[in-house]
This record gives sequence, structure tokens and C-alpha cells, in this order.
Amino acid sequence: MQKLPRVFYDRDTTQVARELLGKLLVRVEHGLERVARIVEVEAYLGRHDRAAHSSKGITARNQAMFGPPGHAYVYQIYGMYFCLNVVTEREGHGAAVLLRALEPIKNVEGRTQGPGLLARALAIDKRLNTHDLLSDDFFIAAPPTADPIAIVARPRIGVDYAGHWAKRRLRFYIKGNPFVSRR
DNA sequence: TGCACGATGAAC
DNA sequence: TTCATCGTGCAC
Repeated sequence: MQKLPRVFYDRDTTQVARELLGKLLVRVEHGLERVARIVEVEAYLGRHDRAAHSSKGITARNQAMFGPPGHAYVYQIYGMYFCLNVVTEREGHGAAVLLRALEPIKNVEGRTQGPGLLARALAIDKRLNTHDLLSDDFFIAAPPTADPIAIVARPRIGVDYAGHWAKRRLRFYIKGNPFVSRR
């Protein structure tokens, strides 16, 4: 399985988001390798994006988002769920892609349709914040063979507070995939 | 030092 | 539509 290189993440965030669809998220825990296909994502473009955590500047919570590309930004939400993002663009930009839904491929139990659920199913929590996604226990890879996919673009979920940014179609998912979080 | 609230999910 | 549950960020 071919790990995505650093340069994959060090690019325009919308482009990275779209290209992450169909890729494989791999998480090795206690010697057990879990694999799932990325089927839904959201792009958070940087400090100018009012829906992005980075729009408020660097804080203790979001500092990973301003770190180098290809690392994880994991935060806790509603006191009980974790959300996994991959940092994009150059260090200091404050952009990331939120993984919203996965299709189980190997050793994945429980539901994975939704950011909180997928993190739980893959045992992803705050300990993985700032973790390098080119490491051997947590990475994203291109599948051996990839069928062409149709991509749907919609407004992001749960960002109504963001004014006109809430209307931007920065949520992307694989058309017709049954594991997408909402319809 | 206190407090309102969330890039959610499930129940009702 | 309501609630579980708590770290974070900002007001005071």
C-alpha cells in the first residue's frame, strides 16, 4: 500500500479534500491493522474561512491546524466525540480537511458514518493530535486499484454561524456511497 | 474564576 | 426537538 507523500497535503485544501475521497485510512493499534475508505470530507480553508477553527487565530486547541501539512488535527466536541482532520497547505496557513465518513474495509467494527463515529470506530482520540500521517501506525494510502468515482459537493454540516461561508460547497462525498453520513 | 457553547449522535 | 457531557475560549 502506497502512503500518500507529504507533497500531497501541501496543496490547495479543496483539491486535497476531493482527492482524499477513495483513499484508505490505516490505523494500527496493538498490532491490529484497521483499514477504511474515505467517502466523505469537508474542507476548512484557513484563517479567512469563518467556519474554520483557525479563523480565531492560534489557540491551545487548534495549534495543530497551523502546523506542517500531513499531520493530524484531532479535537474533542460536545464532551464526548473526537473529530479527525488532516492538515493541509504550508505550515502556518491554518487549513485542514475534516474526515466525515468512512467505508469499513478491514478490522473496523461499529458505525463510521459521521466524524464522531468514525473516530470512535478507529480508536482515534486526542492522543493522536499532531500525529504525523506518514507514520507507520497512522497514515493514508492510495488503494492498489481505484475505480473512477463521482463527487458530490454540498454545504458543510453544522456551520450555520459562519455567515456566507456556511453556503460554500466545501463538503464532498462519493456519489451513491451508502456510508455517507447524511443524505 | 465562571460560564455559554460546540465541524455530534441518538432518542423521543 | 431535546439531551448527554466537558474542554475551550472569552467575558467578568
